[in-house]
Amino acid sequence: MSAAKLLLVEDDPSLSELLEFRFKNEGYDVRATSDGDEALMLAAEDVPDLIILDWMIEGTSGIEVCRQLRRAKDTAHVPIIMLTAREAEDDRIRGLDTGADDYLTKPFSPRELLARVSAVMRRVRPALAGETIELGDIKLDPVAHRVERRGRTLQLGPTEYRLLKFFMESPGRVFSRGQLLDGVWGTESDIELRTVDVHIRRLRKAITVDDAKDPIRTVRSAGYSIEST
Amino acid sequence: MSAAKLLLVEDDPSLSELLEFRFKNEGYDVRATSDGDEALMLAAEDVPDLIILDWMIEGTSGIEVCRQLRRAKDTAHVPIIMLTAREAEDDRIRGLDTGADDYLTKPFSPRELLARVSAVMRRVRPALAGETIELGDIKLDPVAHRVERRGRTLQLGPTEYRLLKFFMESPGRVFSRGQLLDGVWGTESDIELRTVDVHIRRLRKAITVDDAKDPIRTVRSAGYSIEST
DNA sequence: CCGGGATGTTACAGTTTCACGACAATCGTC
DNA sequence: GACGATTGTCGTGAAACTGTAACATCCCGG
Repeated sequence: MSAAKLLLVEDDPSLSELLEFRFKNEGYDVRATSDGDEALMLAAEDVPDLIILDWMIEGTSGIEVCRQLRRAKDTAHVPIIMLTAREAEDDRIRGLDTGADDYLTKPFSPRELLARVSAVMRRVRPALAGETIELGDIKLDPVAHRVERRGRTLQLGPTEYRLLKFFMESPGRVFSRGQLLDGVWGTESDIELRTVDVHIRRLRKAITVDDAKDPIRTVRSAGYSIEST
Repeated sequence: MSAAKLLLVEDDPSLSELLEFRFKNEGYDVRATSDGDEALMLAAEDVPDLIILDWMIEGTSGIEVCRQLRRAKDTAHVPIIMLTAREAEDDRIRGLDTGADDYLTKPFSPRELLARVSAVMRRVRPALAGETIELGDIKLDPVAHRVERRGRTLQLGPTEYRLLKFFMESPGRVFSRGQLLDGVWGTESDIELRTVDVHIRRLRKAITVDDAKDPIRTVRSAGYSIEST
């Protein structure tokens, strides 16, 4: 099992402790800090899957943390849930403008926050519930970073792994080369569309076992997908 | 590529970027700009399926953009969702008067906007919302880019697929050859009218299964349609 | 029954798209 | 710094797809 990594940035010790306990109880891998600068460091050194960010914190302010997270390449697309003081209408506006994914107004019930977190996790990374994805005879364990097919461990390069995982997170769905570049390489990559073909080919080669049928479907003039069955 | 095309007009870079990312993540084909005049150009050159328009933008004002979009023939009935500052009751009224389809008051959660967009898309073109269209014994899944008939997967070429999808989005409606060229090939294609016949022929051949009856109806001296039953 | 316009069908040449192999640049590790 | 693994690009050839013309057939009003 393996858990989705949360970064909790909250400077009220009692609230922070409570939430940390609750989340760990739910099986999340939680790191907590009360300081904005430390939060940025932690996020940079081990990119979390979701960040819960209090508006009023020590060190760099919440909004500034948010902005810097968005600016850094690694964390640009990590979902952020902001915690704001109630009635602080302006904060909500600025928070969302700054790139937060969602916000919660204090006081809130921990259960509500848990629900939001779980909703975000489901949306962003269906696979990242920490469970291995299984598709036909292929098993992908995102935690161990390992892929098996018919009991045999496949030898995948980094890009091939990310590409396969991306496909397996949305079985059956057809992605254009552009979408694949965005999703697997990152939005700001500047790569030839045709290069995707080459990696598809490498992935196909790498997941070939015995006489098993190629699960990757080419959709002419549209893109690629992985067979959902 | 058959994703729904969104045009995002928003001049706050961070909000724009966030929304663009979220929408692309949902499979939409997004173009974004912060400038009103540029928005009009983009809309004219490749008509989007939905426009998200901030009230307060550079260049031509939001309301003016809205008006001009409505005035132009191509974009006259493209749905528009307006983003307005909070509490600006007057703006909301004027916005709707001007032809906006829906509006959202800042601050809003990105999730809320996604829900609205998806609702509008479902209403306008179900296939573009990612829903499968079913017509008689034919099932078309736009996400998987796959068409089935009586459980069998049909083998369609790119043009045949687009043609069939176009028909299935408006069951029963008769399209002239010119309308088909515009809708399936694009407005700037310069193709013989009679070429449509050939593709109709190819489509008919491709969707033939067993003794199933041909759902494509020829309307003499008018065009073609797909049987709504 | 006939004529003429409209549609169906076929063949084909030109174009587009994709799989594959090769190669140089880069990265990471020892 | 050296070595192997990984990565992005390009060229080639095969296969799929496309638009057009030519001919066959159908439909409808006289």
